[in-house]
Amino acid sequence: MVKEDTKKGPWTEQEDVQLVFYVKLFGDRRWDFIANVSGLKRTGKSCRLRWVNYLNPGLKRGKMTPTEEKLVLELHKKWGNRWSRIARKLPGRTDNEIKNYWRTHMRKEAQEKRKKGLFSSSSSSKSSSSSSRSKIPTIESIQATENKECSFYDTGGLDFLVDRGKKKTGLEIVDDSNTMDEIFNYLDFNEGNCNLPYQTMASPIWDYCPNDSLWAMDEEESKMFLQPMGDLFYSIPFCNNMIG
DNA sequence: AATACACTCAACCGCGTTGAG
DNA sequence: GCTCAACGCGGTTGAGTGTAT
Repeated sequence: MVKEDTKKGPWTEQEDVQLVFYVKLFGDRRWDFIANVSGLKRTGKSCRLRWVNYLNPGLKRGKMTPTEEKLVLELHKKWGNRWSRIARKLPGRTDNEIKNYWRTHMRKEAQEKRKKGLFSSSSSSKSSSSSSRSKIPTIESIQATENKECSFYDTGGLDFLVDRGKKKTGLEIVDDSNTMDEIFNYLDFNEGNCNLPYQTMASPIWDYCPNDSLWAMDEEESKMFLQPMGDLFYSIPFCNNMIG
């Protein structure tokens, strides 16, 4: 089912607030459903991505620590481009973040190697043993030299038995210079239960929601409930404050 | 100060997998 | 077992920002 007038592009603060609200309400699994009932003109896919990569309170922000960098390198050697899997070993980091980091890392490395290649007269006889005709090493060739079996875009790794479907666990909040949006200041995510995986977040907005009963609702019921909920959202003083 | 270039990161797309009917 | 919708993952793009010239 294709939603007409689906919105794309950067998310607004208001959309973020709205999404957080509905994720708290229905959990972080039924994305198409959330996309529908929230009134956001976004696809479920888009909602999920926004949550996973940005809004999830379990996310760490800021630069990778040296330890994390080392871990990424080690795990990539082991598993290849299985970013989500690598991300599971780095609490608070997303696959997207790691992927981006890796690209940057590889680019830097490629540049450095290129420099070395250009300035060393022997021009890396080892790597030239491959079939690469170009004198300038490509990212792929560099990676291949380092890790003989996998190119840069090779998924590598032998273990494809990824524990799909399992909930991510072990997310722990490390309070390192988080630059979470104002939203999270409002939502006060650090109150107690941030050590939970995919936290059920304690936030003021939550106070307006009935608790467990909602989780048991089926789709029809929730629609009925949410019909007024859309308006309710904006009638809640707290939400209005957040929206500004 | 202005411009070009490099870098970062949020977001989109396509495709494979999963699970419900 | 088949179909189809939803989900999740990896690859790619492009806007915004920082840095060098």
